Amino acid sequence: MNSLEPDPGAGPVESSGQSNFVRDIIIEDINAGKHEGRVQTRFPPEPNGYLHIGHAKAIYIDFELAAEFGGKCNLRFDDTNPSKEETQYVDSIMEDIRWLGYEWDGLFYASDYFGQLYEWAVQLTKAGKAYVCDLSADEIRAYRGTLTEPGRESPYRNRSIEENLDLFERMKNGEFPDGSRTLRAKIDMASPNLNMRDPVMYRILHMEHHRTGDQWCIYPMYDYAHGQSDSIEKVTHSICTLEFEDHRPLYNWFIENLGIFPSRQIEFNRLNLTYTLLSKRRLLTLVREGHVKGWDDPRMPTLSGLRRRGYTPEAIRNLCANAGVSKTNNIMQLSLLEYFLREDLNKCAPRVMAVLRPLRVVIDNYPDDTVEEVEAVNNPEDERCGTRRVPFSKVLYIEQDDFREDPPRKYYRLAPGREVRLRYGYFITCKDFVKDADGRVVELHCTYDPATRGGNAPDGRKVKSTIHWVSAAHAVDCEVLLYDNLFTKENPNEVEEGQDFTANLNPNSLEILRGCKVEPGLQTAAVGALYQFERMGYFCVDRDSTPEKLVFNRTIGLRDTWARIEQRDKR
RNA sequence: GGGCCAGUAGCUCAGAUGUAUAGAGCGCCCGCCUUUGAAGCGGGAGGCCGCAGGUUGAAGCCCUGCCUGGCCCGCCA
Repeated sequence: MNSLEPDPGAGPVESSGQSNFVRDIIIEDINAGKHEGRVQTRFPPEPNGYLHIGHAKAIYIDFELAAEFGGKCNLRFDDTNPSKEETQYVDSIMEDIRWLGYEWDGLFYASDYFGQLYEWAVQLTKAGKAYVCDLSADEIRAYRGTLTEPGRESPYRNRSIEENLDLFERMKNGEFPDGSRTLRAKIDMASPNLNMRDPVMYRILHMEHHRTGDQWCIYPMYDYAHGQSDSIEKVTHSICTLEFEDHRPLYNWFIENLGIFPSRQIEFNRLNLTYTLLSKRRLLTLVREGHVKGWDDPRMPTLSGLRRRGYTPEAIRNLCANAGVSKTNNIMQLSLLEYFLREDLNKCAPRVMAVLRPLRVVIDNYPDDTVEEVEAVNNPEDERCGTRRVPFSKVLYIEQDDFREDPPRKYYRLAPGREVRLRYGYFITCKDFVKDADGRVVELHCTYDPATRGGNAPDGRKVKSTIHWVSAAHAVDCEVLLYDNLFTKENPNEVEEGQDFTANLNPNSLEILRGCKVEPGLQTAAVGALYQFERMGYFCVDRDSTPEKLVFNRTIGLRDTWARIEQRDKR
């Protein structure tokens, strides 16, 4: 991405590359000389949960836009509600942002500004623009009115400035119990925008804060804290999601009435994905009710879950780059994320052979005690990755699905009398098969053609397919976890009356395969390492894997044209 | 019922200040290639530009009305 440095002497900055309306606003501002051409954004998570792929879009926009225009992007934790926030979330959020590939300029907390925010609240009170209200939460709601009816003014709205000042100070000093009083902005109880009907600025909460401890017993509300925090940091473009559109008038009201640096809030549409839930609350339900194994379960759309599953930051960033920054509601197809994942993994994942559902093959005419080593390419997409040697012997395992007793039309793999190529090995022909008492094929007897070593026939004869294999005596056993969508519906929230989203959980989202066979080189694979199991998909070593008990997660399967042909023929 | 926002291919988005056959990526279909039925390469089919009026020589872009969808009545963010 080219960087467009603000340079007043170089003429107007022009839009290049893919544009979006936020970027256009920034370019306009630079060209108009606003803030001397300076651009500054921020990513403002609340440390009350784990980041998910929806947050990745915001991170991408905030950091990339700042970088493109030579500006700064701060990380600021929006920690104004001690009842929900914890240090562990702060740590995981920082880890996830870095993993995605971004580094913040300044690290701040809204709680850094509690002192300043308090002074400003006093200032607004002195100006007659804020008052202490003794109404209870229920009463405030009742007085607020409804969408169609104006609210009524609080009976405490017209207290004297002196009394307000005194009461507010005593709120701060802890003289009143939780919920007994609030500080409210005096705006307009008849405003069609509910946010403007004398919003609460401060509430009383005798609760330990993860950073300020017991220093405060009154805490600012989001609306009173966010804009001013932006302003203090001199954020020029405060980019947030659409649900805050209604809050913008209030955001501006505080800044204007305080006469402070005018940060500008701009709202964009959030990211949504098919078959995926992106709501912290619902994700928390999945964890609490045990539908998944934790926040980093590989089926979760959290960044930690995606990371454990084997997703790459590059794939996620590409999805974000492709997600439009606009104001339309959207649901992106999960398959698009998968496309970017495969695109990235195809370039970087070493190839390896692994048999997930083993079928024993005996090569009858191969010498009993011979072990050969055949040379295999590590990554056809990248010559620098070189080659490796893989042991070959008389008894092998192949994939159960690569043999059919009675092959359907267009099935190219092994069947009685058929010849196929063992990748990097030999051509083999199926001569016989053995069934167990249940009628399942448990062993194949084949012959090989010694002239085809390495996989080429000197007589130029062709085979219709190449299959993967592993030498039985040398293979390493492992467990493989196969994942599917967590939900069966594109929109998991679409349910029948009386049900909730858990009704759409996919009962088959996890399949555990034991006794899988991988080539010996994988014995020492490092946790997190990514591989392509040839013809099967991309897999990564799970966090819980050890050399004694290898565990792989299937990150994503390969595109499978055959499966689709078969599906279609069934219909 | 009130306010705010949005409505261009199956999906996500582009379409300066109105001007000729409305573009892209992904998906889909068809070929080619292939020691991964992967990857790669080539081609193709998809669009009452939400609807209806109006302004104009000319409208996806401007105006009006309507329809549809999203958000808003936490001392959450």
